[in-house]
Amino acid sequence: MSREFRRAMPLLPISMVMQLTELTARQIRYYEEHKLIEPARSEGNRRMFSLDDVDALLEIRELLDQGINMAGIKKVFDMRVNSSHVISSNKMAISDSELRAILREEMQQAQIMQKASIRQGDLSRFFQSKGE
Amino acid sequence: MSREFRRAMPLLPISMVMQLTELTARQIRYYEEHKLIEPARSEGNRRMFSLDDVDALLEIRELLDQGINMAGIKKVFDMRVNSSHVISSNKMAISDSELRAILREEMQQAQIMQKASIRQGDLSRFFQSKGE
DNA sequence: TTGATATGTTATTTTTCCTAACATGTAATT
DNA sequence: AATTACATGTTAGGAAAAATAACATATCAA
Repeated sequence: MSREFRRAMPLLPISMVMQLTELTARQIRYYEEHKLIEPARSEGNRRMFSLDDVDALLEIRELLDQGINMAGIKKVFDMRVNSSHVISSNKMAISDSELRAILREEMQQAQIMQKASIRQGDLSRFFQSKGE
Repeated sequence: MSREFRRAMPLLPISMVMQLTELTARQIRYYEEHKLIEPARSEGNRRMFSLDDVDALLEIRELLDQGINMAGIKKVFDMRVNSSHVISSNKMAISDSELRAILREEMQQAQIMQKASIRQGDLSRFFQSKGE
């Protein structure tokens, strides 16, 4: 399990994200509304943000500063997401086993993240021991 | 502006700490009452925990498991604190903008999380640990 | 048995966060 | 100049989370 996963763990309430990013709650929710971020939700429906989310928000701020609008920022983000895996697999630059490893990890993460913000549970499921 | 700062940043609400440590709110407050941890407070008086706090809580759990009581654990912690000298900077107030600068800088490094074992009660798996 | 310790439970109040609706400043368009 | 779209502010009302405090209880040692 990778550090990307850990950065994706939803830990922070909106109040903290507001302080860290200097954005208002209104802004943060608005960006979510436009699918620029998708923070997890607690059982009680509260947004829980990951460090990745904070990262994205800081970048949104920058891009807005540069005069780019919601749609533009979304495009930028989408391009980035697509460029990491699609390009390399298109070119068959990675082996089958590598590809399967990526998929397996992604599925694992998705599964775990579903529960991470929501339930009390076995923390050891979230992490692996040293041999990473 | 170092890792010590990051790990001492109060970011997490008690609900998240409960999940991460598998402790009840009652337990966490009890340990605070006995000065084993001193989480920060929000403007509205809510406890905000740092990764250092979570670390400490995981260790408290272990020590309790070993039959050590509050006083004993306090002693263990105090001894540790006394043996490292730069601790007082934990209480140093830093401004929001400084905090943001730190965060931004770290985000760009994209290496916040690092490997470690959970069994040691060490949350350095989330962040770069001191020894790196 | 008594007493201390750690934790559970419950009641009450305060704080935080949610959604939704309406308002506003600014820049672009007509 | 008027209109429109966009990003954000503001407010209201309600729900969830968390605070304190008090009382309850299981376990263990004396």
